[in-house]
Amino acid sequence: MIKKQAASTHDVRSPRNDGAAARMSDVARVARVSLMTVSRVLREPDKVLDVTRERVDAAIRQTGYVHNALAGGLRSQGRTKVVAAVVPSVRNSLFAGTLQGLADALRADGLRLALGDSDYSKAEETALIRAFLSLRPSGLVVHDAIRSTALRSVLARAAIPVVEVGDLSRRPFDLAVSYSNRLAAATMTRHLLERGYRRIGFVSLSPRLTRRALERLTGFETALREAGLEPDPELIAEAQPGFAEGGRTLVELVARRARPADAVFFAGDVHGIGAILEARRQGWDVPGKVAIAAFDDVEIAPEITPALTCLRIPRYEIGFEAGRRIIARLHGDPDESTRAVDLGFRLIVRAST
Amino acid sequence: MIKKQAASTHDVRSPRNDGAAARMSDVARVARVSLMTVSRVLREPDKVLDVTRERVDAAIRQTGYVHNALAGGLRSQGRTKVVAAVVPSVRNSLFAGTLQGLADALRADGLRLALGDSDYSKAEETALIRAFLSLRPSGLVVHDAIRSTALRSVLARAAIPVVEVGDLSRRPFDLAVSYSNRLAAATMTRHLLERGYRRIGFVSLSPRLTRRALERLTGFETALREAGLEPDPELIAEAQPGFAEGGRTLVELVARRARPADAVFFAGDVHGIGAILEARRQGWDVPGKVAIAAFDDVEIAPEITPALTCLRIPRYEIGFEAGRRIIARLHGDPDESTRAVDLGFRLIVRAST
DNA sequence: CTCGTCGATGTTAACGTTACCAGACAACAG
DNA sequence: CTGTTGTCTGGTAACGTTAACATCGACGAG
Repeated sequence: MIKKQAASTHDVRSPRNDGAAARMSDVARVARVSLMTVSRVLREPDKVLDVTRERVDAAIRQTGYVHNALAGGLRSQGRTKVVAAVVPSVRNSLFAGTLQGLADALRADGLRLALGDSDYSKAEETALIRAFLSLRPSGLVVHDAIRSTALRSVLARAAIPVVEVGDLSRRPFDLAVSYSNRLAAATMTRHLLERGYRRIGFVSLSPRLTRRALERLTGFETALREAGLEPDPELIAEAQPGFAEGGRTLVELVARRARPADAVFFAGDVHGIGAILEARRQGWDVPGKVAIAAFDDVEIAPEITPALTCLRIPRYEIGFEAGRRIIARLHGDPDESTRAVDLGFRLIVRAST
Repeated sequence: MIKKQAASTHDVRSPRNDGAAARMSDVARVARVSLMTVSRVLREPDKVLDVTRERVDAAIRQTGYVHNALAGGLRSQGRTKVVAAVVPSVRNSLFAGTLQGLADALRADGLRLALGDSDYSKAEETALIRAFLSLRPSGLVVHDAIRSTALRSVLARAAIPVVEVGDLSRRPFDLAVSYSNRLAAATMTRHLLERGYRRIGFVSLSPRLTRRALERLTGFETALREAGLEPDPELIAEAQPGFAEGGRTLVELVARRARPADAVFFAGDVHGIGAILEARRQGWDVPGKVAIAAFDDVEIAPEITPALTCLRIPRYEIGFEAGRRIIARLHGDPDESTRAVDLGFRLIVRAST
């Protein structure tokens, strides 16, 4: 009597697909196991016998198999193990610290970061977020606040953790990990007032370009009014990105005004550094003739002469905490009560004020 | 006689899925068309009648539908409209120019950039590339050369355009758009030799950290030997990333050597800037006591005093051309003959040499 | 008046993976 | 020797989209 051999799927049924990228069934055939066993080796290796797992691992190496997150994500929750992040500009190294923290936090949970650059355009930001959402990421981090209602409703349906990291002034859409631009700017302004400066200039990127510039301006004006001073429109200027613009606006506020500034607070980009360099070119004493303060503690700020007074934003920590919150949410951990986390800032007083 | 109404799929068959993210079938139901028509509106709108398209567009807005690239990519070529890029560090603004160019070029073709950061780790780079490949991108841009054989075979099977942008010294794995680190370093070294410097120091990141450092060192040594000089190991130093390290190594090569350097070529990171700042702190005349040259034309290089002599790498153009090549390849355009494109560099001579 | 063509829309069957359940078999208690 | 439990592995049906083909009128040539 001939015993009929039980036919199982992993016998010969799946056609060899030479040349093309290996699929899970190719690995299964080589390892002489079923598809499901390969799938398990990749996702829950503990549930597979050691010898089997080794055979499968060898087959994976042999075939050069790369997991297909499209198929996998489609079938399971509909999510991929990617967190998307959108920043206004990757050229600006300030955002880089946050991204580093974020990537580090996510790595611990096997999540990867996919980064996009909106180039300070709201339309591009929306398009980018939609493009990323189409990849069904596990989470989203945005540097700007979510404002458009279209975006809000799309994100609400996506049902993924969304973290805003650029400012803390509004009620967050979902989660926020950040600092208060308004409070930080007010703190620096008070510092300048305490030092005795009264004609304080303010330079930032255009408030039309980014909401943060407006928040900082508001903080600046509030602090002045607290001290009984009325902000002088003559001493408020906008600058384009880049070192050189810091120098240009410094000269404008100090040398081209009937009543010149005795201090200038550079609230955006790397303008503070450019201003220090320009002051030296002009032969101006800093802070004797004019004090200079900046918003961000860029790497070169303590190295330059005179060293630059500035605010230190815990950028790395913001990114890291954002990542932690996303992971916690994905694991279904009870919400850590607060949806908005304020990581604060520090005033670093150096020689320039 | 009651005429039986023809039953079509878009009647009532698909269950309403309230709350959950909208699917294409939800849009189809709302717009009273079939699934395929919705799909066509999204991908080839010309093939759909205007009135129909408008109905579908309205339904898309109403439902808040977001395309599912997982399902779409899975069914079609198995690709998503994303190009993945992997750089050693997003903190380093030098890579940012290339990424900007890349993103700009890709945008023209409806492609998005997804960026990852390997943190200068080969293992992490490989893991990151695998993770991105699992999302089935349309192309891949890597800053470092593809070296490991495991990665090479995986990428070969992926059958997507791969562009290396960090160096041009090796035969590219697939495509390369870059410049020659060796030639650039040699050019700067010859410039210093022409100026009459003979004890030229060389500072870079560890050649173990990145292949590019080794290429630059080789170019430096080659140029010296051409001029009949033997490189002095006493004048070759490694530095960690960061401004401060530039200052430290400058002091080391100038003040801690029996026969001090009369010029130092900083081949990595922002060390050149740090060195200029340190020289001023020390009260050293630049270039009188020691000349300082740097590899990269960072934004601040012309602003500082003395302005820094350096090499200008066309970073934006490299990114843009890399994007163009990827798009051309995806469209099946005949290979523009050359697989390796050399976009060169320029020597910018300023006051520091 | 018929037939072929063309443009707009619809139907069906995949794409490669994983959730869910079922089967096989070993170990062990009674 | 039987029944029960537990561990490992396998079969099958989705997930939401699109390629390929099918259908259905309208329209013009012959």
